[in-house]
Amino acid sequence: MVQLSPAESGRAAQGDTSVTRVLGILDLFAPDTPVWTVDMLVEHLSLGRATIYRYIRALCDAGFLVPVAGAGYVLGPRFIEFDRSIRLADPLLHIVPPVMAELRAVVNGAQLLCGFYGLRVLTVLQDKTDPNITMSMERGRPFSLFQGSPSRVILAHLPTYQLRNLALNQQKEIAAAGLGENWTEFRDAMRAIRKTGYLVASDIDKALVGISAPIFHAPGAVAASLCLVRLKESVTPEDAAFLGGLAVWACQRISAELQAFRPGNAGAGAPAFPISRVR
Amino acid sequence: MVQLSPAESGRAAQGDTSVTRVLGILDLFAPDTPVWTVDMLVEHLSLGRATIYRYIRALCDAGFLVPVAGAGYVLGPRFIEFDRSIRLADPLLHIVPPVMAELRAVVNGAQLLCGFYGLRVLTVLQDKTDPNITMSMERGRPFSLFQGSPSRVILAHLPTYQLRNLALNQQKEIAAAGLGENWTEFRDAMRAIRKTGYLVASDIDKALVGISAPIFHAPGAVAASLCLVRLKESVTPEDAAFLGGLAVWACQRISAELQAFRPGNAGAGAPAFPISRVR
DNA sequence: ATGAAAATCCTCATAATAAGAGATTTTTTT
DNA sequence: AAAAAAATCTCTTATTATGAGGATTTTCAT
Repeated sequence: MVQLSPAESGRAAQGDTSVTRVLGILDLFAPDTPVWTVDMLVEHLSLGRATIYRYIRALCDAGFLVPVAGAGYVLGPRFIEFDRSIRLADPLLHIVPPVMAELRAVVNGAQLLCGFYGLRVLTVLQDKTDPNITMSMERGRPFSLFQGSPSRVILAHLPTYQLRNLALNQQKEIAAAGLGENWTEFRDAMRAIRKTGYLVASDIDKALVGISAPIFHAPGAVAASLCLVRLKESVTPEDAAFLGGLAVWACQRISAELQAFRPGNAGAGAPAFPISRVR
Repeated sequence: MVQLSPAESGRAAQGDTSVTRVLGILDLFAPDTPVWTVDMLVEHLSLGRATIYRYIRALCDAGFLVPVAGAGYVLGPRFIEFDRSIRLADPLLHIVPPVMAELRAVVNGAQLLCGFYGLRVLTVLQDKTDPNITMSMERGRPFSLFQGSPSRVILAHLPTYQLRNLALNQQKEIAAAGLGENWTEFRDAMRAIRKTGYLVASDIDKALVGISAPIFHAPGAVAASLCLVRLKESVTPEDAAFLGGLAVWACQRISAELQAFRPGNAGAGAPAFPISRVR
């Protein structure tokens, strides 16, 4: 029997375990509401005061929250530490910066390295030259898997069975992004992108053009994408094709280095550098 | 009645709730063991397979873990996103970079901005000039509250009652760091630092000297510290004093800006920019 | 330093739910 | 397309999370 509701809503969300609730609390600490008091949480979550204190204590002990003056709590230092852990373990952050430096003058705009994580894509590294390009696309900025050239070029290079799953489960989002109304349309659209090797798009910031190519951890396994960004008005079709070729060339080099890369700490049977799976 | 064991062990650790266990799993994903499989977790934690899958699902749904090829899991993108949230909300990251740029030439070494979070201090921003200084002190690098000039200058400026608590609960660590064998010694040591206004130390990397001054969010409320770093061999006592004065001057400017700062998004009654409490 | 106000934690009975074993479904590889 | 591996589900039992209110600690102003 097929579960319809989770598929329809895009992601299962039946979570009602205490762990889910505790982790959910962290989501409340968004940039526009960075401080929460116990009273606010009690009211917002309709839970007993003691329970909230228990939750908060667990989060504080783990360093995910920090108490601040005036009975409030904010996001804690552990996130900063974990981000550093991830940075230290990520071979792309060793390999890509020199490549970006080489491309900088030719691109004359900006460059993004976008990582692929399950169903999400996010900026992992940024290199900006043109001060006219005001992007808040720095590390940590999330993208939908279906919007923007960095995401879509990754999407296009996912294994077939993952694309099939997406076509089934994310039908609405795919159609909304203009990637096809059904599986065959979607598959053909993705195939076309793969054939070109790079993707030119201008769907996130209309004033900009992004030209992206895929980075592979292993043959057939996308790990990330490199996106070259320019002001739209300064890009002719020939420029776009040229930058596309440039991106592909750079990404081939990056992929080769990535596949040669073996971390010194590699655990016995552990994958050298792991690729995200969808779902 | 006084709880002795938590005080002795430095921090309470009686956690045996499911939330604690789940959060504890994340600690396993350290830089040298970044990939964990379900089997490894089952064995390591002596828990049922179904339970591990339940835990992992909660963490994956929250974006704290990501499945990778080969039945493994790694730290997820949510940490990168949360770090960005914190960066975006942190006024210090707006205020300090230009100040560091001004100081750069004079310091001729490196500069650290260290934030204060509960019982921890960590690097939040780094500015390096001298290539001979090889520090891995970039954002996210944690410090003990008792080691290093950035930490200790913050420590010295904590409110008296917090110092008293520390003297009670962290007695061993304080003695080990040479900050005094008892409350009066500790208090006097801290007072001496406050009187100087800055702190010169060389206790983390013996080849370097750090000269730190405190940054206040409100009069009497430390929020962070600025640390000027130089190779030890190139620092005379006069240099140290000069850099100390420079640090204090810079921190006064930073503190003034910080106290004037009111985030545009400030929620109704929420503190403008929150200061960490100890504990 | 002292005391009042606020914030946090503890105790305990009850009801909710997390754990585990094994079958089942989904995903991935060949 | 089939086989292997991974992840999820089902169900019962025993664990443990919950909430109310009181005890305690922390904070802040005098």
